[in-house]
Amino acid sequence: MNSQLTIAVHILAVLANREGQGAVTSEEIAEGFGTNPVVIRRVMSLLKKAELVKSRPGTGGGSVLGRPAEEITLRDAYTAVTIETGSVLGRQSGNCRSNIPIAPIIAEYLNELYEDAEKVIIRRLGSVTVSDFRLEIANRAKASLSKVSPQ
Amino acid sequence: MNSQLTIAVHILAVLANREGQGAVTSEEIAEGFGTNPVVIRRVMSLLKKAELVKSRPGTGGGSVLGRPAEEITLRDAYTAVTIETGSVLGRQSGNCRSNIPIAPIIAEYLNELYEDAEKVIIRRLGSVTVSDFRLEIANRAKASLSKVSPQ
DNA sequence: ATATTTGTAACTTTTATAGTTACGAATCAA
DNA sequence: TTGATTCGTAACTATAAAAGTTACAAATAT
Repeated sequence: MNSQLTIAVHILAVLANREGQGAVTSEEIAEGFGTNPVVIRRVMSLLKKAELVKSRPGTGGGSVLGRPAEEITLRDAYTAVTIETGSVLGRQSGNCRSNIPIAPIIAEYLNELYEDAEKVIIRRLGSVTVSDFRLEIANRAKASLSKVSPQ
Repeated sequence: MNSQLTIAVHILAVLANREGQGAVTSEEIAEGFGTNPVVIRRVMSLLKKAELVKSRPGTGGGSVLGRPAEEITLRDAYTAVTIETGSVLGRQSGNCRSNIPIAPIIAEYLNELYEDAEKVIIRRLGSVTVSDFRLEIANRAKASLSKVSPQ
């Protein structure tokens, strides 16, 4: 499982936090996530294709949300990121060199299960807007802070 | 995502096919799956710990089911295989070097989603016995054969 | 013009998984 | 009790996927 969805959601959360306050650079987002700006730009590129974000080079450049945070769901991010592979979960290969090929049939059966599971994920992602998500994260951050230093 | 569950299910299906006809060697199972016997033995070792299979070395040795195929579900295989990792799906790492650590919180959020998805898989696996599964595979194999050469 | 930032290609590094070799231990049969 | 067989597992190698990095052209703003 790769981390593109995590990064995509991270990007959207950061941009939502800055809505109406100008563009955010990949440099800055990368720093917040602890990675290289190019890694961010790669995922950003997928979000751009899905028109979830807009980017502009040059001084004062960077990225902003393509539409209001209330109108973007995490499912949109999911779709953008899985446009090539079709899945954030992996798939069973079902390699089999024997002449009675039950291995690929078993792999197919398990893949059907995984697809069902993925549908569950997708449905739930569709019910959360970036705006909702931003609040949820803020609440959790607050909760984890108050654990460390109560009062 | 690794293929241990696929292999585990494969092993159980083969052993169920041979119920009451003596032990099956890892060599033979490996050939059917198109891999090395050691790979089979590694998964077999997990199934043994869960008492789903019994193995014996030596001439005429190999493995047999630990109890009747009707009394083993695919969930048992799942549990045996995930005893260490707790999951066949991956997990988000949520690495973050920034001082405002929202990355791990996002990763945690997504992991909760994946856990829900995994519960869906587990529930369904629990409803299928190895005996059921063996029949299902046989039917699918028959169906795919009749597609290739009808009548 | 110059500085800044994106976009992306090309490459390297890292990590997880699978595959392989090797060999001691257990088992069986002659 | 000797030899053949099979398991169990450690140790190593190979492969592939993902992440990270470097580099630089193109776009933009001042």
